Amino acid sequence: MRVSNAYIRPAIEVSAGNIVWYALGVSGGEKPYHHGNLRETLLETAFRLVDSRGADAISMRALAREAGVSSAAPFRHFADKRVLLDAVAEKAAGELERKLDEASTDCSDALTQFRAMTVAYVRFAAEHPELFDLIHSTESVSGHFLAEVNDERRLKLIALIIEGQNADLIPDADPELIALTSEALTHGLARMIVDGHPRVRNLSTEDARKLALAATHLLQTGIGLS
Amino acid sequence: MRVSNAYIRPAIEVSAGNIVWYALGVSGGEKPYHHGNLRETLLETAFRLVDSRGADAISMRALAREAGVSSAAPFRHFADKRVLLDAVAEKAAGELERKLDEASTDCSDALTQFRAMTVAYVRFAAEHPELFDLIHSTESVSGHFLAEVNDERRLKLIALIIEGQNADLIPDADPELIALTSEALTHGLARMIVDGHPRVRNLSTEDARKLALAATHLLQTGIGLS
DNA sequence: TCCGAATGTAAGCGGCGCCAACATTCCGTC
DNA sequence: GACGGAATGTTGGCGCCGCTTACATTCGGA
Repeated sequence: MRVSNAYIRPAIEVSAGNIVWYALGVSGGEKPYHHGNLRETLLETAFRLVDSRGADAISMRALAREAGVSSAAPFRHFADKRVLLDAVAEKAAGELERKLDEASTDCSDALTQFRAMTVAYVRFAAEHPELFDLIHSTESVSGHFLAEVNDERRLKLIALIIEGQNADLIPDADPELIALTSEALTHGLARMIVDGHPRVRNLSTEDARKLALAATHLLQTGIGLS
Repeated sequence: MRVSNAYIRPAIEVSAGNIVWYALGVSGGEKPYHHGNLRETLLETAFRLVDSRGADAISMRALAREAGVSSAAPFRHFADKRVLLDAVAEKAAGELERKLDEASTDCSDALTQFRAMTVAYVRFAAEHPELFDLIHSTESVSGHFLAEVNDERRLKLIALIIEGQNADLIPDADPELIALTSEALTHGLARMIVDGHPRVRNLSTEDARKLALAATHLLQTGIGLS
C-alpha cells in the first residue's frame, strides 16, 4: 500500500487542533484519517467564536484549520455556512431557554416569575450579545425549534396572565396583547443593550438586573400620560 | 498619445451602469474617464440594495460593476466596506429621523406626540427591516451622528415627561427611567417585527400601527400584576 | 470477509476586500 | 493659456473565502 506523504503531519506548523490527538492518547503523533468527532468540534468552536467575536468572524476554512482538518471536511457535516450558523443559533437558543427555565423555577407567583424571566432574558443578552443577535437573525432551518420554544414560553406567559386576571390582579384586556406588550418591553431592553443604545451600553450584569426590574415595575403600574 | 484599447468600452456586455451616460447626453457612447458622481451613485445603489436585500448582499465589486467602474474605484471614496455601510446607515438614520420629526409635528400634547412617534418608529422598522437592522448594528464612524440624533430625541422625550409630571399626568418616578422604559417598548416592538417574532411576523403597516397604539396604551395604564 | 456508506483529502473555480503602480483629468496658480 | 499637483480613474495581483469535484481511507453491518 502506498502511503502518500500528504498524510504525514509536517514537523513544523502543528496546529492547535492536533493537540487533542495527544490528549486522547493516539500513539506516534500520527493523525488518524478520520477525526472522530468533527461535527461536535466544529459546532463548539463555532459557538465559542460567535460568542466572543460575532458571527461575521467565523469562516468554514478557519474552523477546519482549527480542527486540524482539510477545508472541505466541514461540508460533510454542514451543507453550507448558513446551516452551521443555524446549528450554533439553535445551541444558543437552547442555552437561553435553559436559563429562562432555571430562573422561573421556585417562583411563588406569576409576578415574581415574570420578573425573574425578564431579568434572565436581559442578562443573557448583556452577557452574550453576539449569540443573542445570532438567535434572532436566524430563521430557516432551526426556525422550527426556535418557534416551538418561543411558542411554549408565550403560552406559559399567557396562562399566567389569565390566572392573574381571574384573581383580579391584571386588568381585563386581551391576554395576547398583554403578553405581546410584556415581551416587547423585555425584548426591547435586551435589544437596546445589544444594539449599543447610548444609555444602556456596556451595562454590568447587576445594572442590567436593576433596569429590568425597574422597567417591568413601571409596566405594571403604568406611566400615566393619560 | 497612445490610446490603450483597455479604455474602449466593449461592444457587448454593456452594463446597466453605463446607460446613465446616454441619459446624460454624453455623445458618441464613449465612457468618460471620470464618472463624475461616483460617490453619490455608490451610496444610493448601496442604500437601495441594503433596503431590498440586506447589508450582507452588497459587495464593493458588485457596486463598482453596477456603476460601470473598475472594482478598485470605490475605494477612492470609501476607505473600506465598513465605511460605506456606515454611510448607508447614516443615510438611513437620517431618513428615520425625518419620519419621526414628520410624525411629531402638529401634535397638540405629549401623549399624542409620544404615540405618533412610536407608530412612526415601528412603521419604519416594518417597512425597512434591513435598514433598521443596519442602523442598529453600526457604531464606529457614524456613531457620532447616530448618538447625537438619539440623544436629541431622548432629551425631547424627557422634557415631555417632566412637563407631564408637572401637570400631574405622569407619576413621579425618575423621568430618565420612564423615558428608557418607553423607548424599550417602542424599540422592542420594532425589533420583534424585524427579528421575525412569530406573533408579529410580516405585519401590515396598518396592523403595525394598531399594535403600536395598543401597546403604548397598555404602558400608560399599566398591566397590573401588582 | 466484503462492500457500500461515511468521512476524510487535494485541487481548483469564481468571488471577494483591498493594495500598489500607473493613467487621466481637473483645477488653482503663475 | 501653461503647468503641476490633487483627485479620481485603471490594471493586475495577493490572499482569503465558500463550495464543488474526484478520489482515498476507514467504518460497520450483512
